[in-house]
Amino acid sequence: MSAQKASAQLNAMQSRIRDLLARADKPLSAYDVIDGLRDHGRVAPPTVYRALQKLIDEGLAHRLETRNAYVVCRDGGHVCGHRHRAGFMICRTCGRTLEFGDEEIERLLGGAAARSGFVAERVAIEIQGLCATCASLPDANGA
Amino acid sequence: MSAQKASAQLNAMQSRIRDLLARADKPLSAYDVIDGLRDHGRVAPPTVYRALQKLIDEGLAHRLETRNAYVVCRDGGHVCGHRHRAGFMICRTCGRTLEFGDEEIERLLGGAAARSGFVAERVAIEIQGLCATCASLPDANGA
DNA sequence: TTGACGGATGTTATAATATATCGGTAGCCT
DNA sequence: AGGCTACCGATATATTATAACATCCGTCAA
Repeated sequence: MSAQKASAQLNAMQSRIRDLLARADKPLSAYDVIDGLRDHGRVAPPTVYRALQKLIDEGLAHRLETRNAYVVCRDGGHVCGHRHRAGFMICRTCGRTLEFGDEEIERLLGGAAARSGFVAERVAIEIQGLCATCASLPDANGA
Repeated sequence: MSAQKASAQLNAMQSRIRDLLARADKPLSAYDVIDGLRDHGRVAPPTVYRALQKLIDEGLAHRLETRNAYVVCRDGGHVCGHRHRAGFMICRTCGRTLEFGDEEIERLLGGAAARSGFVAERVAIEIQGLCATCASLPDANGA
């Protein structure tokens, strides 16, 4: 399948971590990943961090800066492998994270940067709040 | 003076840290702050983290999520004390950080969130790249 | 006055996140 | 084969952050 093409470049560790992130419905910290791989024997932090970096470089995963956590890249719910900028909406209650890309936001941010002569290389947009489901539950708000 | 009103609520530790951040021309990590206060005797991490949180709550400082670092809030180059959302442009070479607020970006982000029923509470926008000065130096780019 | 309470601050210890550095292994060129 | 390089993994340690508990200080009722 063509969807598997990008993963052909991944080694066993990288594939396992990508699968683990894909199965999770929430962002995983690097140490969550280490725990999730414990049935393959002990894995040391640098191994995981390097694999995560590889996945990020390949556009297969993203790092959430506000959470120190990692998610598989999903574009409209599908795992995707092309490098792109993205924003995230992260629910503070259930942790589920929605990825979005907004051309217009990108354009405006580029404009804001250009006005001061700043050369943008990496853009992080992360919105914390309540997802639609958690917002409808009474105890997520005040209580 | 009205500009001093907000700082009237700060205790000695909080004021010292705010001044330290204001004097720095780059974001400081919490441990940079601890080092910067060493002439006042040893200060423990929780003391600094609590003071930083207070400054953030008062709108006098911001946390840079992509750097694990803190800056005094500047609005157009002036220290300001009103609570507001802000974006940052962080130079990867010199570390200097420009704060910007863009109403339109805020509005678009709100729209992106609302489309999926997400209730936005906190928005982090951080652009990494090269500031105008560093971009003009040849060795900042490729070499 | 005084002592019970509560909030802010300080201290000790430790948790959570991340990386420097070194050694091994496999491809690859000559 | 020998040696070079690039990747890979392990040990150790650095960096960032917080939990848990102690202390101080102001308030207020008796």
